[in-house]
Amino acid sequence: MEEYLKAFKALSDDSRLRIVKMLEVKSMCVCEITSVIGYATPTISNHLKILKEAGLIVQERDEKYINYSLNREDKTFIENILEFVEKLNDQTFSADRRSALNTDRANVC
Amino acid sequence: MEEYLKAFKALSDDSRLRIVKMLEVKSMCVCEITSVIGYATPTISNHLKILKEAGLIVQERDEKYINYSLNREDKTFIENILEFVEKLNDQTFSADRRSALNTDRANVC
DNA sequence: ATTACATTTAGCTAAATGACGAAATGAGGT
DNA sequence: ACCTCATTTCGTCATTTAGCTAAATGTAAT
Repeated sequence: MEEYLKAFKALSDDSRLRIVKMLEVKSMCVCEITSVIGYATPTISNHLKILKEAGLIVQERDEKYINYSLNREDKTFIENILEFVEKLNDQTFSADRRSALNTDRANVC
Repeated sequence: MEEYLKAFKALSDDSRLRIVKMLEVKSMCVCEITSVIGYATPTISNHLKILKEAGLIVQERDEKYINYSLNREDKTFIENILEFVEKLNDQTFSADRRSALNTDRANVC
């Protein structure tokens, strides 16, 4: 049950849900995400940790940066919940995603 | 987005998730639920309020009692999340459901 | 090695949450 | 109308959470 609770809790914060919805369109580093959401970097970093511990996202180093992306490898419950979340729509999500796609790492990091 | 967050938050507490999983097999009143979960009645009542405000459950009076059941009428997001939750399994859920089915309102209320 | 910079950790505050018991409410049955 | 009893509301307390800044860490590039 713990696994379920952690995933639901991870998705029950608006910053974290917005992050997941952004990662659907693009993998991003902390500072890119920070520039879209607008909170301090450590705050975003902590949200990413919570999402990671819930198994929803994974990280991978890319040179100077760490790219966060959805954990699409997981063939259990996590895959299903990510598919579920993929169906959710909201103005904020759309705006974030546009903003994310326009974000240039060279400028904001 | 608020609707999504409320539902995820409602499901991210272990008492509330257990309640939802019990209501899958049987509609129940506060005191029946209380007797399975083991917390004080006001605590359970508050959890039910949160589930109700998230749109996940509905209540209906049955004589002296108020029966809570899953909101299976909702044709939006809520229906989908309830279907999703229906697939979740856990020992605690199974035990709760057995206990719920054995509960006799005449004894515990 | 050292520097530069992205990221994480630590420590703090304010607000939200989940538990309780006691008291208030409300609806059914007499 | 009254009683009974299921349910909700209220006030309190301990715990958790989300935000911040400042400091530490780690890795890549020089």
